[in-house]
Amino acid sequence: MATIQDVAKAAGVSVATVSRVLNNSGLVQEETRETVMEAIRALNYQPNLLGRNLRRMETRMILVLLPNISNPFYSRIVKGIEDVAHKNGYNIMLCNTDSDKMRERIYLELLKKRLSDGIILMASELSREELLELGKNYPVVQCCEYREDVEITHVSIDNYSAAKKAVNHLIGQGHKRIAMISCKNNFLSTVQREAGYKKVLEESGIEFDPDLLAYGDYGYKSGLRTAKQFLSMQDKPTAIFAISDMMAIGAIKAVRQAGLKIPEDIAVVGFDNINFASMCEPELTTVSQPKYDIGCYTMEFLIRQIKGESKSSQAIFLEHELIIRASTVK
Amino acid sequence: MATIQDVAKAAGVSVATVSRVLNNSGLVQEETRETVMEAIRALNYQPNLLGRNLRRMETRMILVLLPNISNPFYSRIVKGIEDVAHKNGYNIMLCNTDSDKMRERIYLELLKKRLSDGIILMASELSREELLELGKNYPVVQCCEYREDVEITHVSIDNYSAAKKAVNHLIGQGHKRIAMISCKNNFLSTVQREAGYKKVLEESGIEFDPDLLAYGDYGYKSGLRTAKQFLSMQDKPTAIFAISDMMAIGAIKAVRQAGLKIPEDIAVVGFDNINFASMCEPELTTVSQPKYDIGCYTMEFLIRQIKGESKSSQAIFLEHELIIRASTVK
DNA sequence: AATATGAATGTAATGGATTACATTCATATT
DNA sequence: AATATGAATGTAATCCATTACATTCATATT
Repeated sequence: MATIQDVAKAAGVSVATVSRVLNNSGLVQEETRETVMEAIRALNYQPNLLGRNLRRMETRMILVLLPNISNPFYSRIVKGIEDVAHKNGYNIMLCNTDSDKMRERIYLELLKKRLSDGIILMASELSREELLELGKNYPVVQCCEYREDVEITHVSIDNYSAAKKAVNHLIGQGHKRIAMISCKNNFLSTVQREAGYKKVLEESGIEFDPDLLAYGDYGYKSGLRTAKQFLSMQDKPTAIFAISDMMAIGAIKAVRQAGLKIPEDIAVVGFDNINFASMCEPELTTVSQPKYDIGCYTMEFLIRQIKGESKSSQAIFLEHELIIRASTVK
Repeated sequence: MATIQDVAKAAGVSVATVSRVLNNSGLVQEETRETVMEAIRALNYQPNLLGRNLRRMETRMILVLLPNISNPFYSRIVKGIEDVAHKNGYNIMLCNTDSDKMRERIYLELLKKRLSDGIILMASELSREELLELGKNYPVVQCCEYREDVEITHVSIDNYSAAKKAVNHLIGQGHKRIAMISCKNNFLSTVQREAGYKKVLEESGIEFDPDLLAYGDYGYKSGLRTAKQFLSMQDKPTAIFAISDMMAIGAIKAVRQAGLKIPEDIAVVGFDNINFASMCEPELTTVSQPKYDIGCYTMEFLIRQIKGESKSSQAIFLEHELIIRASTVK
């Protein structure tokens, strides 16, 4: 493996000159530049980034922690993050946390040990204290899911309004018994979506029925399970609002297995507008988040932090949209 | 940011001793060890991996190149890769290539510039020459998709037999006009799956009809489009074999949109057994690959290469399985 | 008591690239 | 002709942790 020394020797110049050529720092005579380039080609030289990174004390790598890459919700967001990163000369490292604190901490180590210049958290399980500590010392942005009790920039949508819009749509279709499939976690989005659901019921003069609120884990199976639960009730709901498309798709399956029709017997609304929402039968009404843009903004704010341009933390909310499809209207 | 020097000074020992403590190299008096540990805690010291990596000339990072993280087929494989990597003290960097050669090359740079100790290629677009060159100089393993004309270890299934098994199943159900949705690429898996399809037709005395072979891009939409094409024929097929579940799910959609029944009017078989195969309506008959194990083996062989334990390249084939569901039998 | 042994610790070189500072030398200025 | 200027290039320090080799010193061996 050739080093910069080898190149310098081969080209008959000093390492400083080679380095100047590598970094286009001007101030190198064209003739010299060519000699050096030739030596680089001849030796098939590749600068060793370990040396460069140590000296510059930066890696131009960004950690992106997400619970699970197989969750289709994240893929567009990641695309946005990646595009902005590459445009700015950064590379990203995707890390599956499995929603496991320990695993998350393993990756945080990489940041703390300087193998990454900054980190994006998609649905962190970290405690308030850990987050605070992290945000104080390193560039961090929370994406989609966030804690509002820490001073760390976050990019997301207004989940409260989004949930209200979804449930209001069902009310508009004449539904009175509306069930909700939520999740038992402490995510702000969950709290806000539940609050939005309850608020609309209240505004519509419908009493909240605890039996119509069930909990899943964002996944297909949990949607199937909880929907079955609803269907076994004497006084079945006529509509189901799930806080993830995957759970909504599970609910659709349960309804169809029970021999009921969608949306005639039971309407279903999801959340996220993943690709599959328009592939399933019937197509799913759902809340669409501007996933790609969320990713772009997230990365942009992170880069600003890395460059030391931004002083204080910011709260960014992007627009959402209710996409009405066959699972709620004929 | 504290360095090892600061710790040494604070603990009143030399940097060598601190390093020994950090690396549990024995030969450090318990008392000294504790003094050092205390200094580390007091200064909140984190070893700078840039220094360590440069010195050791390794990063314990593995690049994993895959076309698209949103393809659910890959998520289980990645899980296997990750688990084995972590068990061996490696971290992985997932990289979306978008099946774009240029993008792939950007990531290869990271390997060549020593920011990674090895690389796993999932469906590389690289030319034979590039792959050869890469395999000669760096630890590489091909996962699932591979070129057999380069001497680089690969882990996959026997796609020829798998396709034969799938089509034979359709023949067994009495089908005579069997369409295939393949892809126009040079992947060996594609070639082998097409060969398996044709072989079974031949063995069954059915003449191959070029009109029954269409091409998609593994995605849902292309399945929808090509299936519509088949359905518009006068002499429609009675079964469709797609080389990805996503395309099969698209085909299912097309069939249902045409008002036809599955499997009565048209049977559909997919390939990969992604999660959604058992979530869609009707559930999809498909070829199941041992995705998690493929990931594990891939990583194990890569680590062996990194350690310099393996001499020659190897061809590993794992068992597949045809999973029969409602899309082909009532 | 003299010497050998080896555990514990320290000193300094090392890895590769960058960069502050120093030097050289041709040209411009007076 | 003497001096100033500044482009081009070189020298050596630097980033941080690891580790080969050196040193110290207590204990064991004869």
